[in-house]
Amino acid sequence: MKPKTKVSDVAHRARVSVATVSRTFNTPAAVRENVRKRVIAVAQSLGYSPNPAAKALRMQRTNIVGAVVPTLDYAIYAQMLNSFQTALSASGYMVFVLTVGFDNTHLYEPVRLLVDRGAEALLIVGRIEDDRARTFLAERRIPTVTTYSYQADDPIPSIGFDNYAATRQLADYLVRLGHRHMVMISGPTRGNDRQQSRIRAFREAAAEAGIAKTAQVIERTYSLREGAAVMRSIHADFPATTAVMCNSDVFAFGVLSECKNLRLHVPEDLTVTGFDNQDFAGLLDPPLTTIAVPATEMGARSAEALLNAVKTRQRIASARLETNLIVRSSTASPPSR
Amino acid sequence: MKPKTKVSDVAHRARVSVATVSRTFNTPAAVRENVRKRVIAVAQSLGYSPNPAAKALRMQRTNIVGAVVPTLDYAIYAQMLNSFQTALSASGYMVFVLTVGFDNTHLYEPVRLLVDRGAEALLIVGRIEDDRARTFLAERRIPTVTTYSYQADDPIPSIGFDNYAATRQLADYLVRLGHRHMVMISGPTRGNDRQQSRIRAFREAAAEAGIAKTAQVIERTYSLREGAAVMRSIHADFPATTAVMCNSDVFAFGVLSECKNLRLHVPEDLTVTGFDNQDFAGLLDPPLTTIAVPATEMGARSAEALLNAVKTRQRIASARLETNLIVRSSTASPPSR
DNA sequence: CTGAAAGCGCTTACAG
DNA sequence: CTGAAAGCGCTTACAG
Repeated sequence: MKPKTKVSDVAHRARVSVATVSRTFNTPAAVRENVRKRVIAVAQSLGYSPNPAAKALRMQRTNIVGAVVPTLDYAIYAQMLNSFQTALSASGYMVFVLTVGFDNTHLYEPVRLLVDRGAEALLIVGRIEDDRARTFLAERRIPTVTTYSYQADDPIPSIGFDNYAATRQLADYLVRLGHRHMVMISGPTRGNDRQQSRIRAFREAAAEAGIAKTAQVIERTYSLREGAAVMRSIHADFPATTAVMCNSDVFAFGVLSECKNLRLHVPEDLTVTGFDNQDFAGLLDPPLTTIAVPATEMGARSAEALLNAVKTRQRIASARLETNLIVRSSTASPPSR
Repeated sequence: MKPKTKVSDVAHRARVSVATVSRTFNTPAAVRENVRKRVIAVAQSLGYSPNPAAKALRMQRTNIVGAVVPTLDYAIYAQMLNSFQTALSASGYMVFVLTVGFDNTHLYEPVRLLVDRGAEALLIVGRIEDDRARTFLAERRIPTVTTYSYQADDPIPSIGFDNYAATRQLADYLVRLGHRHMVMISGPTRGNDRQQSRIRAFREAAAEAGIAKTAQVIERTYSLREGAAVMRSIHADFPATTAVMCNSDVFAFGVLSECKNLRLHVPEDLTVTGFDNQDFAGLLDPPLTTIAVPATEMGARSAEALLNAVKTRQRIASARLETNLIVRSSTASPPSR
């Protein structure tokens, strides 16, 4: 086994001190050119790279950031993380990923773990619903950004979109089309501000339209299968339903597929909408009306913000990103019943 | 800002030496009970946790493993990584993820980066096609496992499935159904042993059936859009085609959707198959014949193998996992033409 | 059972 | 421009 080479090996072979080797890489201008070249050549031939632990200990900087995501097994988070990670790597940072599920009320442990293991900054999906985590982050001054939901008033900066507004826009649109019996299929709501905002938007839109009593919310875990199963119960329990708002394209996919089994025509018999505008949304049959979400942008902008905060120690500015209501043929005004 | 507490802070407050504090956590049996309790109480109240860099430097262990994946923006890798990461976290390891695309001929840089940044072991998707990376890994004795493709003969252990066999099984099945004009849509092939094996399986099956001349392979990047686009060209350029084998369910999804536009009925006019058995496969219209791949199992078993290798320094045993041909209504014998 | 001390591999203020 | 030395925060062999 070839042991890892260290500064002293390079120094020895280049006939300089370890200080000079270190300077060659960290403050090259401070080293005479011919010496620098010799050191670089030796380092190269020995395959030298500084021990990250020693460097981190000495510099008090790890160049690691942590990402807390609900799961990777859901395209939209994976996509966000993909752009986040790519941006960070490009700047010499490594990323620790930790999946924690959808409930943000117990974020202290994962946040603590990430920081204890060296994360200098944190990306967290969704609002932090755990005061211990907030206190810890504040006391330790860990640059943190929350993504996926924009929170105007939160002391922790957020780079995301307005879940209430996006859902409200869609719900109002359905109301205008004349729907009076609507069902929302939501994802897990506990400790999940995104779902809570969407439900609130749905209920308020219904209330203002005077159809609150016929507005149902059904909560499920994200999966095609659940989407299909829920559609069966809607058909059985709320047959008057003319519009199903799915808080995920995944649900909508399952719903559409179950509609076929139930011989329900979309949109003639039922309007179905999704959320996220995943790439399959436009290829479903019929194409899905949904809300396009800036997943890649959230990842990239969060990375940029964190990078900047780590360098300048300045406060991160929140950013409210745009969503886009994409109307496709899965919506229409409801049949007269 | 509350500075991070260190051993010496705890030692001072507990009126013991730093050695005793350290022992309290690392070899508790070697500390008198009442002292130990006092130390733990103080550490707790101070929110102490050891500095990972100092610990890593001293122990020469980082408890970090690296994962090299093509992209997270593809469900099957995200799923594998999800189970990999979950298993590792449960054992106190952190994971660095690095996305590198599908071409494994330039793995030296990413492998080097991960190891230089402290990864003690590596998970790599696909065969390593870069000799510098192999040499580096061997010289430094970095426990490594390759996943997604099982390689009987490779010196680097692999925990995956036999891409040749899986594809061959499907191709032979289609041949038996009577297909004589088949097209395979493959993902990126450069530096990608999985695709190469699948293409070989397809070509050999065709050759043995005497239909090599009408067997086409079309290479594309993975996306629904590409799947749809390819279907258009197949329809235009190879109208005699009766079966399209997609090396990804994503392609197949696009192909099926384009078939609708082209007024092609599946499977009456055309047989379409996928690969991966993603959760949507059975909900497509018609349900997709595909190959189920053990994504979660690959992640979990690779994690286990790496964990074990890091602890025992023993050689990792390769494992050939099973795939499953799932026949659904998107296949049938071809129409007589 | 406990403490003083060495040392893991770096970087940088200090002196020359 | 260069080197000797201190020190980042741990763990553990050594001595008691």
